[in-house]
Parts: sequence; structure tokens; C-alpha cells
Amino acid sequence: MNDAPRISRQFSLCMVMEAIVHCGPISRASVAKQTGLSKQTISEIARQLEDDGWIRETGRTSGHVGRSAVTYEIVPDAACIATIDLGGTKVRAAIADLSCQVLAEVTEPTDERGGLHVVRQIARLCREAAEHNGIAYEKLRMAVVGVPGVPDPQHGRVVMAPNVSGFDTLDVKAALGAELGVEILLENDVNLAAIGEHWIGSATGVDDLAYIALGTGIGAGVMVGGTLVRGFGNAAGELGFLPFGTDPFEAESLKVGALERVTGTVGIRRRYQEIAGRGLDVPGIFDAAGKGDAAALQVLEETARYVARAVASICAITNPGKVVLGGSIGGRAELVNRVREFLPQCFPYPVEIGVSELGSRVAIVGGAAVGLTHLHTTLFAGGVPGAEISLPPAKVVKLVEAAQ
Amino acid sequence: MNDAPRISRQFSLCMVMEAIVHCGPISRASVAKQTGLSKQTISEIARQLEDDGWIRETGRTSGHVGRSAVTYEIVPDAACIATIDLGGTKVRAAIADLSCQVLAEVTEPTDERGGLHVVRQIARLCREAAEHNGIAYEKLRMAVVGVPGVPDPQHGRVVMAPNVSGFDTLDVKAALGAELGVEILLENDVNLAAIGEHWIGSATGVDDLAYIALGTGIGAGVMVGGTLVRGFGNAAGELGFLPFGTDPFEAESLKVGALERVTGTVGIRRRYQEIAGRGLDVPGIFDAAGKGDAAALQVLEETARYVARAVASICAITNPGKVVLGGSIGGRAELVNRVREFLPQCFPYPVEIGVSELGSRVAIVGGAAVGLTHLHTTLFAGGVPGAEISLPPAKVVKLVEAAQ
DNA sequence: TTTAGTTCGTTCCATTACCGAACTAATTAC
DNA sequence: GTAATTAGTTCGGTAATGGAACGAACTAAA
Repeated sequence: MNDAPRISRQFSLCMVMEAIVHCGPISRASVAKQTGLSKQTISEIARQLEDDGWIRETGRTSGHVGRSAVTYEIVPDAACIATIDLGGTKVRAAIADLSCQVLAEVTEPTDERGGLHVVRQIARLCREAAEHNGIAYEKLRMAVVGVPGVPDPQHGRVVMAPNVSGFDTLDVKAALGAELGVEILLENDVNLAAIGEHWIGSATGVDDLAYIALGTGIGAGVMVGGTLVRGFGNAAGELGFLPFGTDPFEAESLKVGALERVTGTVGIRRRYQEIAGRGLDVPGIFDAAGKGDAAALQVLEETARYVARAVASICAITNPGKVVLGGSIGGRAELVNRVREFLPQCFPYPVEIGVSELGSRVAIVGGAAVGLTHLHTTLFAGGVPGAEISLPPAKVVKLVEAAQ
Repeated sequence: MNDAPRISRQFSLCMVMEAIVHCGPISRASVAKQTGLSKQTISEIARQLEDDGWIRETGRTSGHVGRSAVTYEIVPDAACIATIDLGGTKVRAAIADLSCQVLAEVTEPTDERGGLHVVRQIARLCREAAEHNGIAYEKLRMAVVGVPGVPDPQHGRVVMAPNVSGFDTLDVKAALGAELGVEILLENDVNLAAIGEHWIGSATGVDDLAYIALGTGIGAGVMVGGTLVRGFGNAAGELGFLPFGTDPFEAESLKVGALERVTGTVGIRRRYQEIAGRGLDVPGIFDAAGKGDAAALQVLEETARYVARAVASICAITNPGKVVLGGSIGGRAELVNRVREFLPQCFPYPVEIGVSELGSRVAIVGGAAVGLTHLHTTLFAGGVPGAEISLPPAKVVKLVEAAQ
């Protein structure tokens, strides 16, 4: 019955892997110092890991006093995961390998026919991305899909996703799983964005944070103590339903959200239309404000006030150390500066407001973080409680430039 | 160097303790089945625990087929913690023992001189509570103090606590530590309330929840995944600063909070005064509403709407499975029913709204939960990551009636 | 009352995992 | 070349655990 290694061994193995992942090529002696385990144990574990193909010798040290040491590193392509950012207009896919490199990504317009067509498109993109990087497809262990809606873990579908047709009835998880032959993890794209910024974006080291995405609508990914807040029904971060901006008790507010009505694309354009008497798209309004258009300036300022109030709401409830703004309009300086100005006027504690550093790749990076954590855990922690490999810090991870 | 037991032993020991704490008097054979460890290991660990005075034989099984088994149980008074609920008008103290019994409590009016006088009062109450229950004071390992403000872990003081004078400058933690001679843990009282309701109140089994306290002010304790959200500056749950109710950009709102201005005692009384032209205290207004007073009814309904919006805000951000209302006015049926009516009108997802079951003892119970978890962890988990003893579920724990 | 069947708990032994000391090997500083 | 230093292996010794075997204690039924 007991052919599995003892938990203490699994624990040690996990520590060794963490040291190797974090500290790049490293000698066994250094690992011993870092983990506190004896040299003998490290050699034993290293031998086993090398036999199983997870690590390999990579060179020798030199220049220091004393005998030169053999250094070991992760075999990057021993396993990999796919990460997909599914948007209403574009799909991005990338491969991340065991060494936590996020490899070049592939982008395409989303298949407009929706449903199963999109599932097949995603599967094809994953295969292409793997091939593109010379990675054998069999090494793929799982796929993380960021979706613009609320994943329903019960039925594997995605509810509240008006931008991708057919995903509210299709069992996406099962369909894509059958297509790719690996485990699938569905996650809200804004949640992934929060995780991405936390890993290697503008919120590294801040374990309590919120990422606010401002685009077609308004949404947030909230992290507490380094963990994502998903909520009881996976619906955490639905800022559009914050009860201000418009009367929250009107029927329309119940449908699209009181705040969404004024901070969503539609709401912003309507407000400009009402004041200026002419229509413009949102980037157009922002540009007009830059040129001194009074109506546009008013709309911009109102929007910033609403966003500031949304930030204040989050701060009043979870009190994050930093709030990162992102999304197509959330990162624009004219908005961010005004939010930075208004927030201290309606919330008394100081809160740092940052801008997304990863831009359009943020969800892909977040998906990689989730997938790699899951991969490391299943491969090396073996279900031992408390045994976890944290992802290497930002400076170790390089984002390879898109090769397409 | 290595006189500490191996982590695998500590891990097993932890599992054995958890089984004994959870399953009351239990035989070693049953523990073996439950933990998956061998009978031999259990006997070894049990012998050690018995030698160290943590567990004891408590009887024998009989009636079943086969040899009768010796059953073991926790030695309840092998160690205990103190839990204190410090309010503006009253101080409560109770002792909780290793077997998770919350023993009879002691209540007194808060020493009005504040500061060090209150610290001494707390220390005296702890000694009295211990004596009251025939527990040797030396068995006390730590004290958890629920305070009506924001604990500052840096300086051991309590900021934002207008109801207890002198605590904003005094190093309460150090002073009380010196007085009692044990480790002190300061925590916001509303946070403790959330933990209390989660442990043995109306939110057992709901790991994502919020407890809203409505009394002098409005505040919340938020739990995500079974863990309390403290926030970056320990200021999570400051609902008074939610940006609606009054104009959040007014100077007054920045000082006391936009929502606090209308949902706090002062705000409710002012609103009634304005409409009815006469003054009443808040319970009086509620009673008047029950008798059909139109002005009181209007104030009550407005208040319920504000609370509903506060609940909606929490739901939009952390999406808890249940929201528990408590505090001096939060538990009143006329308010709760109206909130239950208004919430679905401003928030689209269903949210369960409950009422505090523990009433005025909720913070004491929450403090006990925190203290006992800490106690179990330090005594038996010995700093091993992942080794944790969860508190026994509600049905195992009996709340002894107050003996005073 | 006896006996069969069952469960409890102990003893004994093999295995795994680990540490530490002693030792060999390789490299630099002088 | 020699001393100093660091890397890595070999060789006991110990802690933790599982499993088999066995005696002890108990119930139920013959």
C-alpha cells in the first residue's frame, strides 16, 4: 500500500525544488545551507530528481576558494502549462515552462461563432504556441483560461459573459479538456490580472491588493494575504454593482449595476452625449479632454470621482496596501492622476495607487502564475499540507518578447 | 542541536491531538483508524502526551463486541487562555480551556479613568475569572483582547478608539503583558465577532462571510476562506467610510465617514430630530416605529436602505455566502427584515442574511476561538508548516451559562 | 459454562529518512 | 609545493513509522 515516499521526504524534496527554482543554477552544498538539510540528504534527493528528469547538471563554479561545485538547474521543458486570455475580440495563448519562463505568445481575433468554435480555436492556439517554442505537446500538463465572466465550477460553464457567445450553456471545461487532454482551470480574467500584477507587475510584495480593470465595464480582482478572493459564488470583485453612481434601487441598476451605468463605456459616452450634444467614443473623449474640451473634462472628472469612490469602497472593506488600475482606459494618466487627487478627499487612510505594468499581457501572466503554482504543487508537493513552492520573484523571471 | 522532535513526529502528534480534541473521549484504536497511523505509533504518542499531562485516561468502552478499549481525553485545565471584550461601557472577561470550553465570564463597567487603569482592571478580571472557575492562574498561556478600535501592532496601542481613553498613546500590549505575564493579542472587537459567529454562531460552515456590527457606528468583520481579513493597516471593515449616504467629498465625511454620518447613533437621532422635531434615542425611535410613528418609520426605512447598500458593497467586493447582522441595533427584527427586503432590490445575486446568535457574548467567543487556535498551534503544531488543529465544530462546544 | 469470534493493545522487526562525523577530492592562496 | 578551503561521498547511528504476530479482554451464541 505504501509505495509513496514518506511525507518528510516529500517535504524535503519540495524545499530542494524551491531552492533550485528560485536560485537558478545552484550547487548542492548551497542548497544544503539554504534548506538546513544535510549535504548527504541533498545529494540523495538531487540524484532522484535528476533520475526522474526534473533537474540536470548545468556547469561548475569556479573562482572561489575550495573545490569547484557542480551546479544544478530545472529542466525547463520537463513540463509546461498553457495560459489563455480569452477576450471578446482577441484570444491570446502562451506557454509557460517549469522554470517559470513565459514563452512567446500567439494572438488571434476571437472566433465570432462562439461556443465550441472558440474552444477549438483555443486548443489550436495552444498547440501552435507549443510548437512555436519547440516544446513537445506531450509535456503540457494543464491549461489556465482567463474568461471575461464568472466561471461556474459546478457545470464548467461561464456565466455573465456577454462578450463570448455560447459559453453560458456549454460545459467549456469538459469540452476544452477533451480537446486538449489536460486539466483545465477556468478563472475570471480580472482575477488573473490581479495575480499577474502581484507576481511580476506593479504590486510585487504587496500581499493585500486590488486590481481594478476599467474598460467596457468595471471589475476588480482582490487579493488578501497573497491569495485571491473568489467569493462564495465566484463573483467577488463585481464593482459594477457598487450601490452608488446612479440610484441602486432602480430596476436598470439591478440589471447592469448602479456604478456600471456611469463608469461603463456606454455610460461614459451617454454622459458626454448629454453634455456636449454629440457622440464620441471613450478614447476620443479622453483625447478631447486633453485638448481642453469642457464637456469632456467634466465627464473625465466625474468618472475619476466615481473610480475614486470605488477605490474607497474597496479600501473600507478589505483595506489593501495598493490598488492597481488597469484595463483599456484604467491605465490612462489623465484618469489615474485625477483618481490620485480625489481619493484622499473621500478616504482618510493613505492608499498607494499604481498603474498596471503588464498592460495587455497581464491576464496571460496571471494565468501562468496560477498554472505554474498548480504545476509545482502537484508535481513536487504531492498533496502534503504546508508543502508549497512559491513562485520565483519578479527579478528571476524574464518575459520573453512576443515572437509573432 | 537537534533535541526537538522530528517534524514527522510533530505532524503525527498534531493529528492525534486534533482527533482527541474533536472526538472527545476516544480510544487509541479509533485514533489510529481516523489518522491512518499505525496503532503502535498512536500508543507511543499517547504515552508521551499522557506523560506531559496533556491527555488522560477517562474510562473504557463497553457493550461492543471485542475487547474493551481505554478512552482518552484532553486534560481541560492543562492550559487555558483569557479572552476579554473591552467596550466603552463594559468589560467582559472569560477563560477558555484546552478542551475549548468557554467558561463563565465576569463583567464590570469599564473604568472611566481609562489608560493604565483599564489595563489593571482587565488583569484583575482575568485573575478573577480564573479563580471563579477553579483554574490555577499559572495555567494561563495568553490573553486575547477585543478592542473597539484599530490595533497598531507596531506600537501595541489602539488607534481610532474614541470610546476608551488613553489607549491611543499607551503601549497596551506591553502594559497588559507585564501585568499578566503572558502573551497578549489585540484584535478589533468586530473582527472577533465575525470569528465567533463563524465558529459557533449563525455562520458555522460558511467560510466566506461578513459580520456587520450596528451600534454607535457601523463596522464589519470580513472573512475570506475561513480567514479573517485584517488589511494592510489593520483597518479592513471600516464600513463607515463607504462613499455614500452623504457626499463623501465633504470635509465632515472625511473625518467621520460618509456612511457613518447617517447610520451612526448620532446620524440616526439627527435625522429623526429633523423630521419629527423632537429628540429620541435610537431604541426609542425603533420602538416608536413599532407603534406607527411615521417619522420613526421613515428613519428606520432609510437606515435599512443604507445598511442594504453597505451589504451590497461587501457582496460586490468579496461576495460572501452569508452576512450576519449584529450589534445593539443590528439584531433588531424590524431592521433585519427591511434589509432582507431591500437587498434584492439593489443587488442581483442572492445573499443570505442572518442575525447574530451569540449576542453580547460574540466577541468573547471570537476571542476564545483566536486564543485557542493560537494555543493549540503553539503547543502541538510546534511551528511545523501545514500542521494545524482546527477548532472542534459547534456541536462539540458547550457554552456554559454565565455564573455571575 | 464453554467456545468462537472480535477488537484492543503490545512486542518485535524491517524500512525510510535523516544527521553528523570522518574522509576524499578539487581548487585557490601563498 | 603546501596550507586553507570548499564540495561531495561513505559510513554509522537515531528517530519515526508500518506491519505481522501475539496475548488480553470482551460479547455472543452453542
